[in-house]
Amino acid sequence: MNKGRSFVNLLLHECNCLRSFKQIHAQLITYNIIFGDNQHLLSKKAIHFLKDSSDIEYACNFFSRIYPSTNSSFPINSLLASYADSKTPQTAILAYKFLVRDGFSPDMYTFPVILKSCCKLLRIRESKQFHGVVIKLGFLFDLYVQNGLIHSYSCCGESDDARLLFDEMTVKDVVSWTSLISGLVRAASFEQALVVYSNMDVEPNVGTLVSALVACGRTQSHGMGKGIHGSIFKRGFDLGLVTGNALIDMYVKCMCLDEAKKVFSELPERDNISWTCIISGLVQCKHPKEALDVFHAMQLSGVEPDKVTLSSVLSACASLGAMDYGRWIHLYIDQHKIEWDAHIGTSMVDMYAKCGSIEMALCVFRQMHHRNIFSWNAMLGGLAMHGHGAEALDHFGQMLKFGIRPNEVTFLAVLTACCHNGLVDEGRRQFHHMVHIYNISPKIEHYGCMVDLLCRSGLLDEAQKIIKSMPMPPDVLIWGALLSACKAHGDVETSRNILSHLFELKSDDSGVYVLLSNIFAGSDRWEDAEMIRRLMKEKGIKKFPGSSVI
DNA sequence: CTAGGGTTAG
Repeated sequence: MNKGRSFVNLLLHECNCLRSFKQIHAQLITYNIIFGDNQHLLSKKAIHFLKDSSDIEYACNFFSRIYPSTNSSFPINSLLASYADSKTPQTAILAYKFLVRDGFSPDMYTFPVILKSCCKLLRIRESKQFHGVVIKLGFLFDLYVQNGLIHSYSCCGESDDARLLFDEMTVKDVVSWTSLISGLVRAASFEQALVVYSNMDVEPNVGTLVSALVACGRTQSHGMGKGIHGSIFKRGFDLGLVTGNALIDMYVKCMCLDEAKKVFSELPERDNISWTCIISGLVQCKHPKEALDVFHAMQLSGVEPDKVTLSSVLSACASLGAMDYGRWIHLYIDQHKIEWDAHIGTSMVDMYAKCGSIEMALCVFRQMHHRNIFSWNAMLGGLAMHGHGAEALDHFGQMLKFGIRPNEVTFLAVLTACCHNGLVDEGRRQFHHMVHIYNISPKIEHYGCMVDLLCRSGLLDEAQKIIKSMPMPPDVLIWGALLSACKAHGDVETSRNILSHLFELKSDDSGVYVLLSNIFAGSDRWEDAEMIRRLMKEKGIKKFPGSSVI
């Protein structure tokens, strides 16, 4: 017996691949060697070779076999934890179901890892099911289980259920608070996350503060973000990469580039995320030229850009119309074997389209393996922008065939395509579809497209009808479109009406006046010009900006 | 043995 045991142990120690593991396992079964004696090492090896989830049935069979003799949940919980941490967390849930079917009794250690998988996958249905199982088996009292449930509910957007559980807890620790806050952040309920953060009655830790910083960034809560920055120092937390990057991103999203740069310069070390935050911040703040400069500095520093960095750089190229630079990034991605995902493909399509090469945009788009709604929107927008109305509508049809549900951005591109090509009937039809089939309430840009489309076709009455139906006050672009159409049709009375509407606009945007001046430019409409001058005086606007709207 | 943290696209 002892001899057999040490021999098996020796074998297991030598075992270095799944194949040899399976051979040993088969021998143990064949010679009826009792698993119990080799239990620990055997299950450790099993997890090591089976955690990549390619052979889930074998893994479940293996563990179901050894489970009755050990009567311990430990090996199975460890396996499930490896699955939950893997790239395919759904295997944890699948394995759980196999194992329970074959006799496994889950315990209080099982549910936190299973709930982690639900969180990662945003599986609200399963979260609720496991909540039920937890209650039935009597594990709801456990703090780890409660925290897991709170996190999965809040991640999945069920903040009411998360709150309910949270409020009923008699003992809350910092993980309970952080689970709720980070879950709300993940579900994009940033305001709620900040409210919870403000109500904390235990000391936050770095994890809490990082989640709160994300919420500050997304709500542009600069003051609160600054406060958290202060408390990181007050509490003596190190400015590590994660906290540093979270701070940089918070400042960037609050449009405080100088403060972001200051944190960046104070970081003891910088990774590609630190650099990417600064670069994407510069792009967001409309400083694309500087973004390219920083990208250059990043390369000199020796930090490798990843697909997120390159995506932001492409976006900078798009705003600059820098196609040569964009092409160079394209080459870089291929040479460095950077993975083409929907994200980077979309940025590439957008870059080529905005730089004027609709052919390259189409070429990249056709080669993309993963396309999502953003990819289609970029392609449709590019086609519409370049006046390829028919092709845009054709792509829209393809998109629907692929079963992708259009959103408001899609319809903006579709309506723009109709507008640029004078497709009145099609435009009306699509507008109707948007509202009545896809339940999208039109934004002011959609109304603007429709008004523009109708005006360009001389359908002034219908355009005015649309304007009257708008739930929001029309903006200067809409009045401007109608005004130009009236001018073209010599409809003086309506023009006067529109001008009086423009008086009422509370816009401080001097673009309004540039637009008006463009409309009246070249015509002898001194009265109107006088009116505009009065309008400007009333609003305290001194002069036209030096740039054209075109 | 179990729970919570950062970046990107229209």
